[in-house]
Amino acid sequence: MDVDLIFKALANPTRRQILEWLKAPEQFLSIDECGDFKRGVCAGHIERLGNLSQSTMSNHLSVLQQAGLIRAEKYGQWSYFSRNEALIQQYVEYLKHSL
Amino acid sequence: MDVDLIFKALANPTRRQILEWLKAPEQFLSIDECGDFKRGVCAGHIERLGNLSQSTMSNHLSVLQQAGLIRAEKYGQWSYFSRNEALIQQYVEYLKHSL
DNA sequence: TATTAATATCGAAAAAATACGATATATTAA
DNA sequence: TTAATATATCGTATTTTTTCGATATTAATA
Repeated sequence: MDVDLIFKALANPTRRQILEWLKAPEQFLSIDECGDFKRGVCAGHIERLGNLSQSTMSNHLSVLQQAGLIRAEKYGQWSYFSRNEALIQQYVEYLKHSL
Repeated sequence: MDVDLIFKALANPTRRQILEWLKAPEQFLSIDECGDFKRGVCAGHIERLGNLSQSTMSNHLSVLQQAGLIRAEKYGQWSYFSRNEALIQQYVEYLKHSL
């Protein structure tokens, strides 16, 4: 757990919003060509939810992934992203004791 | 509680270190001209603990204060800083439910 | 009153983060 | 094979953050 990477990843409101979207995709997205959300949410969906360019959103996803907060799985041409709940919990526990 | 300010304040390792120092000043500092740490720790002590300039450390203290994570009290020519445990706890609770 | 000391603020340089459009890559479809 | 789609990466411009030295401010001291 790279705490510094996590703090930095969370310092950006768009990235916190992405984590929020991934928490309950069905509240923000309809089940369509990406199928249900069992594998996670595909990049394009998240990219279209933000009001930023595709490349910028892709980069935010990358930062979250490098911090370990989300995981990516490739199926065909899609990248499915999902929250890494274990690490998120670990981080909250860490904060509870260290902050 | 301005969550965005808090996340940004915590994104810097020096500022997290300052919070750590304020948690148990007696581990890092000796009781001297600033008296015991009942009122908090005076700015100069914190400023000298970091390997940065006085003005930079003063700015870090200011950012932490604006986020509400620490409080400052002036006595004479000294500024005493202490953790705002209430807000820190509130923030951890917030994270526990929102992250 | 003049000097020293503690802290804050200013202005600017350097570094890092954010954002974009263009392009590359990889997969699927025609 | 060619075209279309999804995503990642590149180069770069802009903005924000970090940092510094110099200076201002305020309080205590000689």
